[in-house]
Amino acid sequence: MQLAEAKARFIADWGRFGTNWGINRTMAQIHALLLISPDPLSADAVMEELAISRGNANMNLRELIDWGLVRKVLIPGERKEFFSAEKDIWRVARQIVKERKKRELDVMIPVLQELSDVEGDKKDKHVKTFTDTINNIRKFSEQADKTLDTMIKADEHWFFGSLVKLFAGKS
Amino acid sequence: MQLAEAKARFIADWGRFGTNWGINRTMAQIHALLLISPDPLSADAVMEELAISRGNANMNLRELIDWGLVRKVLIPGERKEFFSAEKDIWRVARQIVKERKKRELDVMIPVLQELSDVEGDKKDKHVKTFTDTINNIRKFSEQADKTLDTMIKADEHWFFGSLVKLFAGKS
DNA sequence: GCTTGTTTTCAATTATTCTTGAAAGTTTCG
DNA sequence: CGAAACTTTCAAGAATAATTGAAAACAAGC
Repeated sequence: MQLAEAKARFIADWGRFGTNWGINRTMAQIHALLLISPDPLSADAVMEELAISRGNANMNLRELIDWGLVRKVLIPGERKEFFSAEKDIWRVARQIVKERKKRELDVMIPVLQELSDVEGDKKDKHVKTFTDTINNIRKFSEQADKTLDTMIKADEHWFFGSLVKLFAGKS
Repeated sequence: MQLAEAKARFIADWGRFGTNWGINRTMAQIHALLLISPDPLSADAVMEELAISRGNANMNLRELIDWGLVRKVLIPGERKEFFSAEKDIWRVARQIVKERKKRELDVMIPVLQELSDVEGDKKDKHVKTFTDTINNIRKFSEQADKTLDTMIKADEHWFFGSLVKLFAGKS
């Protein structure tokens, strides 16, 4: 396969993959493009490669920066801004885990906490099933929270090793 | 908080949570409703509780069944079908991991395989960066594949324990 | 402080995804 | 078999999310 075709397929597939995980297609595609670009790209280059508008490029690049997956790079003598993606795939994964945890798990846990103390007769099976379910989800979430924290803190090559340490005391 | 309010909040939040992960709101809400219902519910009950149409209820219940999170239950003397969700949250998580792996990782790996051998000069930095990136993603995916397989096979209470065994040999 | 190049914003538009509801299909039972 | 109860399908419509493009804001250099 030629590079141009392979690039196009990778970008398309990565975009489709992203949409399955609640990430907008363009954001995932820009990420894909930057992952395979040896040098930083300008917003114009991104717009041209993906055939998207300036506003769209700008918005999704900013979002990628918010996620910690892309950073602005200044190139001496150039007035434009350039963008470059973190290439180390372990760091990319860790960063995504970190952000998702922050945006979702850390938000969900207090809510579950609150929901876990409904008023009412504990003998009522509706009350009982509700509180049991919420408490189980809460416990699960708290365990996941700890696990993910350790993963996030772990040094990239000790990523797996640290999981061992984490769980060694639990089983 | 009263049960009715807590139920409503849980359903709404679970729905919002689902949409962040590429799952449609209604499907997540039906799942939430069934998780906190002590007894199986009929399609009509689901329609009424969530104020959704028959078609919508039917479609999303089927989808939940496809995901292995809900099953049809026959109640003696009743002609209607009833639906019940798996309540054990560990099994729920494992089932979701299993399905997502099947639908996405198992599809992605062969694609990465194919993309990893582009024609062209390996000295060309565009070719090199492309193949390096694809290969790194591929290696990462294969590692994830193995890890998830072990998690999926693991008995619920040995879920974490088995992770220890898995990684013990790798670090 | 003006001009030019560049980035950001955001209301309007477009694309995508979800939902409805009625018709067709299926099952059960007298 | 035929009617009643229930489930499934799917085209049309509604809701949601993404994208555009032009105007505003900003920055650099003269």
